[in-house]
Amino acid sequence: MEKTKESHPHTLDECTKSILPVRDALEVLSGKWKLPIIISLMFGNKRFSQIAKEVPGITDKMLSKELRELESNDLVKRTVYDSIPVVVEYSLTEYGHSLKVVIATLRDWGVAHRKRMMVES
Amino acid sequence: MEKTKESHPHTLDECTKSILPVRDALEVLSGKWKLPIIISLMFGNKRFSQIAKEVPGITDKMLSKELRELESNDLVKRTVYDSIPVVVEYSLTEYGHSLKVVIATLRDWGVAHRKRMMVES
DNA sequence: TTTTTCACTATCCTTTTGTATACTACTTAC
DNA sequence: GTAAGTAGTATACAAAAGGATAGTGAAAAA
Repeated sequence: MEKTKESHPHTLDECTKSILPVRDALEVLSGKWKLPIIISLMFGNKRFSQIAKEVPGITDKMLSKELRELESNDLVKRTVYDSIPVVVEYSLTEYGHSLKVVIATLRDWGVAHRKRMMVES
Repeated sequence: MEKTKESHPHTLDECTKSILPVRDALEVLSGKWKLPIIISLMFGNKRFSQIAKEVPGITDKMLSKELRELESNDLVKRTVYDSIPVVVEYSLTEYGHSLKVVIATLRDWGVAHRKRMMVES
């Protein structure tokens, strides 16, 4: 049995180094469109134009760019069916689904934050 | 098995609405400098120039701007001591410390992500 | 024959974010 | 009298992110 769970940092120096993975995590969710795309795919596989409809306001250019980024991070899988016309299906990978925990944590903190900020204004 | 304690969303529509708090959480950590500033303050109260030294590369303008934002979100407290010369102390609020959980979650996912991305390249 | 659907790409433009550099006002030390 | 430290501000600029609009090519529907 390995007991090599990452020791959480407790000096400033260790902590500064451990910023990089935090940044990585923030980056895969960064930007205006990744979150809605991911969430849309959490409810099932979708084609390009279906996602475009479910994410109101997004342009083709942005959707295409974000999907490529998500794919390069292994979060989304792109499957081409050589039907006529060509149909491309996007799906969340299992790994992509692992973001649920992260998103839930952010959501919980965010909900509390909203409440707090409303009360005192 | 799925026993929602605080009604986690399970339809696309509910989920889309619950994006806003997630965004709020992402926003308080967004940008190049907030994370290092927060982490530096997790190790104790600091003066302006001390933070500037501990966060290498940051300019006065950015530090000033980010501290103002963090203050407006109740994460950081600014205390002015009317000594000569004037000394200003920045500290994480208790609420600011509540970000630890969020950062730890992001860090854990990020560490796994780094490993995964290294192996397959 | 023109339009529509599919999944994009290309070009240009605006907005946001961050950088560089200089400057303020005050006081102590050299 | 000049430099250094206190905590910033002001101005100009560069880079990154995102938006608007048009175009690609094949096929099917009007």
